Amino acid sequence: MSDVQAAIELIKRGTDELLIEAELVEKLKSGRPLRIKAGFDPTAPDLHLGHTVLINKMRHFQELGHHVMFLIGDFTGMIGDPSGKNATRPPLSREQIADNAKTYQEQVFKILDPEKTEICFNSAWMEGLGSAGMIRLAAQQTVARMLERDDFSKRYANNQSIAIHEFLYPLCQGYDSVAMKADVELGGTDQRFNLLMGRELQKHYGQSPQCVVMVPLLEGLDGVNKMSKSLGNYIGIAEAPKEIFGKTMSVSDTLMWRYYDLLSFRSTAEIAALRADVEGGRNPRDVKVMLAMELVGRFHGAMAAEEALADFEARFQRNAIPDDLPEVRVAVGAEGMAVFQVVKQAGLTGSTSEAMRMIEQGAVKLNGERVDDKGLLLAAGETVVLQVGKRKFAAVVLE
RNA sequence: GGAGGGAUACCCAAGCGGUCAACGGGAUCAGACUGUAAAUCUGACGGCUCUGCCUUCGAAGGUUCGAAUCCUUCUCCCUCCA
Repeated sequence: MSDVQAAIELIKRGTDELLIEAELVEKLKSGRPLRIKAGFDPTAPDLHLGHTVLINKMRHFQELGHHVMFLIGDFTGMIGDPSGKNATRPPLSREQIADNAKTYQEQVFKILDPEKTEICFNSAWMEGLGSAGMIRLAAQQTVARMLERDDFSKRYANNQSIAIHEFLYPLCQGYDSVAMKADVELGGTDQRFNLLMGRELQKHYGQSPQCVVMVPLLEGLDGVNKMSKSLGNYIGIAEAPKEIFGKTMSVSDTLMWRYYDLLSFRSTAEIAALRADVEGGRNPRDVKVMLAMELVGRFHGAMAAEEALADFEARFQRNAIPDDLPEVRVAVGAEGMAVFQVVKQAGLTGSTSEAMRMIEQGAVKLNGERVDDKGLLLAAGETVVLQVGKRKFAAVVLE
């Protein structure tokens, strides 16, 4: 009994909404491993922490001993989830899909247990459905019902076009649940309609409807917008350890707690304790370091996390120059070359004007010494360490 | 098909003949501060060997001593009517 309670608690951690809790309790009580479904787009296998909120939730289910199915929507990918903008997407080739699936696995198995994860492709059953099957499927729902979906109704109200095939997307996603006999489907809050469609269709096909777990969209580094690649406010899970570490440290002290809730594998009790510590005067920095370590460790291993921490402390607490400087060669000619030119040539700034500005602002250091004279001539023959700001360095070979 | 409105730097957004490389906000970057790449404050934020010069305000032409601002044509977006 308390097992079920504990399970529900874990499942609800960080979850935005769980439909329907009572049903899920019943399913859990049966004691059998539940079939957990989560679908992913076959494109864009470049995952960031925002995506991992959902994957973490899948992991929770694995921890509870359930059967997790990672569905790659290679068939539905032809439609593209209707966002109003994109029309039909050209179908990806078999090779592209295989490639993307592989990339997915590499990234996802840093969180999920490969032994306990089943990878599925919905083309497996959707292609076999045939046009007759598709018509039967489409007959399960009405236009009125479809128009309940938020973006459809908006577009309809605004006299914007809705292509017929766009209606097929939710239907297909729902049918996936039927084909997979899903007990639970996971998705973002923006997937509500599609997730519920699975329930409807399962009832039509004589199955007990799946429960739906909706996870929130993670805020990006700015703390305001959702994390997304196009906004540039993301931490990619394939990024270098130093980057993941540094970006995590740049998260505001407030947002840090949100990240703890949604991204950390620490127990809720531990997190509550940390929160109490900080309220009691502990430096939030230290707690943030723990989070950064955990995240780097997850994607790159504990060693990399130690290194990233050491590097961070050296760089920002002791202002040390990192030891793995990229080496750049700059031809300065017989006369030598002014620093600002060298800075630009070394690729430390995007333009000469910017190099000038950086010097004016006291951001440029030559061998650790601040440069005040932007006309300072550097002669050929030696190698100098140039630094712009706190994060850009280069060992410049003058020749 | 008809009638209006709009397009300005990374984004939002002023400007409507000169004092505009273009107000303001956001983002970003830098500096200070700090037990953090938090918070806060200050500054920078088209390019250029830079007290000056060059190229920008949807595109192309034109008027003018002088245009982001006026005129013409074009492209694209939005709203309303049919």
